[in-house]
Amino acid sequence: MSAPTEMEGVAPSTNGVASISAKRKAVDHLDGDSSDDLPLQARVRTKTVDAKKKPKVEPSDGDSDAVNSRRRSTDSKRRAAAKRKLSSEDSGAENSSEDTDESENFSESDSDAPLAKRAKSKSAGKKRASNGNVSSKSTAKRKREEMAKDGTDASLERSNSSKSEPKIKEEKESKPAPKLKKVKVESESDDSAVSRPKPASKKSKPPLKKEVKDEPNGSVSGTPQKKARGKKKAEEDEEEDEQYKWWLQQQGDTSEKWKSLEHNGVFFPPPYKPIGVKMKYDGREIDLDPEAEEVAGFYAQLVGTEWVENPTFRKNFFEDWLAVLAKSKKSHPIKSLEKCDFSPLTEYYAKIRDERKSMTKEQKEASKAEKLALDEKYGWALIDGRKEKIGNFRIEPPGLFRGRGAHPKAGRLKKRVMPEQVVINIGADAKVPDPPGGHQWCEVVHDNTVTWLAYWKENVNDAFKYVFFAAGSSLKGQSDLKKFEKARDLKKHVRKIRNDYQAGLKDELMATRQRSTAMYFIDRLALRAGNEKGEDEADTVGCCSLRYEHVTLAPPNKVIFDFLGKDSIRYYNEVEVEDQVFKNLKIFKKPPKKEGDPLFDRLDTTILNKHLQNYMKGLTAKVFRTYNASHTFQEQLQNTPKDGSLPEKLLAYNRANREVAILCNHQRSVPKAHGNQMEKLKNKVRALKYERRKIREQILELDPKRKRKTEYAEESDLDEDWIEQHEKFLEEQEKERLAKKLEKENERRKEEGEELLTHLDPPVKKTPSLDRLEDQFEKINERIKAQKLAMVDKDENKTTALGTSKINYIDPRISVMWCKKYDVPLEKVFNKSLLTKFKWAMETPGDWEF
DNA sequence: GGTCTTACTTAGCAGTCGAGCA
DNA sequence: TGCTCGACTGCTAAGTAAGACC
Repeated sequence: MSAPTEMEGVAPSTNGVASISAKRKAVDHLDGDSSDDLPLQARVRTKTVDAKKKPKVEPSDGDSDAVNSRRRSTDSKRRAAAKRKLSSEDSGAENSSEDTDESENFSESDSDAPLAKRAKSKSAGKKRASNGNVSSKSTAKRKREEMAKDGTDASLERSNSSKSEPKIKEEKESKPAPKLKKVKVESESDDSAVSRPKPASKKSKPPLKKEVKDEPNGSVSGTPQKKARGKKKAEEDEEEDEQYKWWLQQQGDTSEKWKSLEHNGVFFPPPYKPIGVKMKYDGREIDLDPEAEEVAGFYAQLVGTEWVENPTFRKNFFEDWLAVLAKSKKSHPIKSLEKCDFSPLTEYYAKIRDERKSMTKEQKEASKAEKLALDEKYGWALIDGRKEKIGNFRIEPPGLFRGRGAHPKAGRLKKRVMPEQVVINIGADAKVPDPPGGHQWCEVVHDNTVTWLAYWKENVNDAFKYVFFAAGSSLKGQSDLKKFEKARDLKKHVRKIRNDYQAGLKDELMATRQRSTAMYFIDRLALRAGNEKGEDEADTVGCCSLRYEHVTLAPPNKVIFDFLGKDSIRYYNEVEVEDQVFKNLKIFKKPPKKEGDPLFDRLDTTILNKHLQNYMKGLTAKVFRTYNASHTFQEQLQNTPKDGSLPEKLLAYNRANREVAILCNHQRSVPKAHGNQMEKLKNKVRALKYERRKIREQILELDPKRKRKTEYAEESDLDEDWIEQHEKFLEEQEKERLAKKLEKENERRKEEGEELLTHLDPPVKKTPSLDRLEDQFEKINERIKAQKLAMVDKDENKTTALGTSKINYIDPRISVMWCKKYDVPLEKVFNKSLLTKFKWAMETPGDWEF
């Protein structure tokens, strides 16, 4: 921040951390303090560097892609080779090392061998799997996939034919008993009302189906009045549902997620309508068939963004587009992306966007009503007789895959999902939703051990996409409560775990030493577990998958972490660690290890989590993040000023939240307008100070003795130039005001036939009484203070995303407790969605502890 | 016991909405 | 009325981890 003077009146947070930026510069010690009860801050200070400084997407020079892909490929080969090599050289290297301190002599027990030595290479496993009939893919799933594939292809030909019989599959596989309970679906054309669930609760709800009428292509009809009534009804139902307090009920067997389930299926994006705009190739207009035109349109809409600067994106798009073009009936000359001119399409879509923006009020209302009607039809499900909100009922539309960071598949064509690829999960007694005309579902299952309502497989990463209930639903709420209770449970075990990993840092088994070191980082730096990743994913890591090059050692005991974590967000942190941790890292990095080799070659997330299960059922590396986030938050909230104003309390809350966000490395890009906005805020403060200066002058005129009092000291940061400029501005403003007043006055005079005025004199202001001036002085002081707090908050937040930790890691009961304790309305810290999501936490008493 | 699948949570960003202001 | 800006929402990518499968 360029204006420390503007901030000077603001008290630092009471833990002595003046500001995050200052804090980020600090490098703190991790060593010498193993107290369990200390807030994490006391032990960890991270120096988080703006991730954007290291581009998420690798430099767009022509070869970077190929280089990346080669690197990944060679990295992984190297890793495997290194693991093999290390396994053979291991003990020798360690024992012959110069660091012959007793803590470095490891036993060569079987459990202490590198993973590569214990496990036959992964590729061998893969080969085995792909070598014919021994694939480990579940038979049921494979069947579904085959069916989906058949269905999709067939559906294209069939799309106009009449509805065929639904595909019903009986689960004959050797899957363990009640996992998938499938029943025969009688007939899709059965138009009877949605079958009533056997209500688990006493309330009964109207069938979902009848609320909105179907129209072809999934569009919905209904008068605005009807829709409004529908909305009101939904609100009433919602209110009614709020009375269902699942958290007050005994939670028994949680493997059964529901008893009855009804819903209206999923909503498909409308089919592509050709736009008839021709792109150019080598200067000539090209006539594309609809499919090719649609894909060209996806790309055209991204022209001008960073995506099309990314060579991987361009390459992947072009390959997939050529494949689409190859199927086209129309011939085309397209051979090079460089010769393609998408600008006619880009302009067309820009026009469409503008048109959307400038819709009339009526058009906007119609569009809103349509959206509402869709929400009403597809956005709700009946679960055990209760109406609850569905999170995402829309099938993802086709487009170009926008993988984050240097994702090797960025730009690949995400194909249109057909009903034949979609598996529906619904109650056995419920009416199966109708698939769009001429289509059928891949499969209909009645699996009440899962919470998804539908899923499909996308073509780019072969990943499953699920339709789940919304965040505020009872199922998600129960899962949240369970998560936080598990984290609270960890409290009982954390001392032992810490003692154990502390002792394990010196263990003679290399595997134990690596596990202990990893635990040290997971616990203290809140690193993610770090699962293995495939070659066709972005090269990101977590704790267990850290590589040689991600950790730099700076003697005597500083460790510099620099790697790309989830979402390719850079994690940069300089920390001073205990001597033994430093020593261990030195050993883990010892030759023959080199760049590309795993730091922890005897550890993976499975081993780590298995170890954690010994302490507590269900304990995994992830739980530490939740535990430490919530624990840190609660500790930091102790810095709330008891007698502070509301803004001061909220600043303390946000600061605590920010500590957690920094701990978890939740970053965001600096908003484009941040600099401008800060400048505007600064000016506002200056203007207030100027006003205060004027009041002060009046006070001192009335009572010159006060000059000696500090609160009447001169404003030190209002320079003459600024004052001059500001006074000019005020003068102009006053002139304008008078001109307007004159105009108004003359209008009135004209109407009443009075003589018109040529000018108005500024009103003569009486000097207020001393009491009144003092009052004004006090008020303006408060405004300045509040404005400054807002500035500090804003600036400290520019690269830190507070939302993620608030939504996912911080036990909401801490916030509820804090609000009660400090008499702060909960609405000040939780928005509407959070109030809904965390309604289970609302009755937390003011003396509750995490 | 290793690999792979499945089900779920966690994550950042872009678009939308609405309040406040000129 | 139009503009700005922050808050919120929806979207979908990217993680974790249990357990199915061979």
